[in-house]
Amino acid sequence: MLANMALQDEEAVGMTALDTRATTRPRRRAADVPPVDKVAARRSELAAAALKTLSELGYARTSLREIAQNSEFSHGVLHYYFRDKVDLITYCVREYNAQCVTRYDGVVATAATPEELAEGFLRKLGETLVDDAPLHRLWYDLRNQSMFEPAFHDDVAAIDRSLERMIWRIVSRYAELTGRTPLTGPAALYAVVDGLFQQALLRQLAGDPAAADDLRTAVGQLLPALLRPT
Amino acid sequence: MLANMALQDEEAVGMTALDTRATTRPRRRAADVPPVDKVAARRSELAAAALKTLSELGYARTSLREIAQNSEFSHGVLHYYFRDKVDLITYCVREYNAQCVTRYDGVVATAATPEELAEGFLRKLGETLVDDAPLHRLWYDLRNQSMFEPAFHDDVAAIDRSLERMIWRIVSRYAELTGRTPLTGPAALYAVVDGLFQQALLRQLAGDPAAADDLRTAVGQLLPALLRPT
DNA sequence: GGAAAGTCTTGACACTCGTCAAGACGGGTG
DNA sequence: CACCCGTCTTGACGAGTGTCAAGACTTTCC
Repeated sequence: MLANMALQDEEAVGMTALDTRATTRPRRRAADVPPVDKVAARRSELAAAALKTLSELGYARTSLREIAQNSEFSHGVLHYYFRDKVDLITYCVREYNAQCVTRYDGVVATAATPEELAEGFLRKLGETLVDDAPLHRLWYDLRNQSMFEPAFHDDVAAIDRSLERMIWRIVSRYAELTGRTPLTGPAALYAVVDGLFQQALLRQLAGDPAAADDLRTAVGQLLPALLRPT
Repeated sequence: MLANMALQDEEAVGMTALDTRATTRPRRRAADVPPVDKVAARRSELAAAALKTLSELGYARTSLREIAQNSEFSHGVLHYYFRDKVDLITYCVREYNAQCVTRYDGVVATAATPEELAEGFLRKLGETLVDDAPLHRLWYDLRNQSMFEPAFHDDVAAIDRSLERMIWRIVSRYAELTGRTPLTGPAALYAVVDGLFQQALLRQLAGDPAAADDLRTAVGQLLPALLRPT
């Protein structure tokens, strides 16, 4: 069994809480495979299948059996690696976050002029709008679920804050490069950019081929307006 | 039966398509009750129960039986007045829209100075954030569903456009009163305000008592920045 | 080798879902 | 009165849901 490794209260299998399991050394003597455990790998694998299914069908229409069918396992295994549906989706949301928040870090680090930063940011913004559209609509779906389902709230709020910081890093660096300061705080700035992105996503998924271009134009136009006039 | 009144193709009951039924005169000779029909009233009544249920539970967790339980009828009657679940929810979305788009019209019409307009707009914005929070989260939920379910797309897009026009009326009038012009088009303006409102809604529903105040502050701060500098 | 532990499948459970058909009820009209 | 028609309830159907237990298969350990 997996359950008796670390948790005594949890009645079920290896849980999310023991993501920090790397501390308890596995008793395998040598290290033919990385000791980070196959469990984490399986869980990641199943979470990937879940993310794929969720981003295609949306939260309301996604069932555990459908997720399992998008993996190479049967539906029972999901309850071996996750306590229940909420636990699985929470895990998915965390994985989504990890792949998201570093998207613009390269641009922020390398840009030497405000124009270069803006151009790099807009390019990546438009790219992810068309390339990762299903994933983004899933994020908005799950964030909305958190307004109804308190079980999701904490994880969703944490991710939203990390996205807020991501936007803040971009805009405050942009302001720095222009020698000015942002007009508002991180929350409002994020809300503005997120609103523009969400509207562009709606149009993108409706088949509007100009969605990405218009998003770039709008954000590019608004970016200077979000700085305090000198 | 209700079906044979106007539609021959529709296999079921009195449908949404015959909202314009007032043209075909009912064969009741006199007019003891308004000829606008009890049917439309019932449908409105059921839609109200559906809106209440949806705004409490969200799309994913709302069933027809639960809706019926929030009305004074049994679950079967829903299929007497609506073809199916999609038809019912579509009808609900339209009713929501009707009550929404006129919210700021009074302020826009009466305000004589930009400060008066801004102050009236921000007041009503904050009011509806706290008073109609469940309804607003439902709107965002359904708009997200339209990214997965094509059946919802057309109605949702139409409402989003009407909200866009609503915001445009406010901001363009605000610009007019200040003798300036909006920095961007209606779509981007709406996206910005909507993003701020959505973020405030998340905080409001999470119990943050400062959500409305912060929303008013942020929008009030951004409103002048969204006009072209003279 | 055999025993134990870990992993995965299968099949069932107790529900809930949307939909629909059969019929009950009630108020007008012949 | 009986009849009809619009309205509404009841109960069922098949399909799909999350969850879990029993066991089969695989790997690891002594």
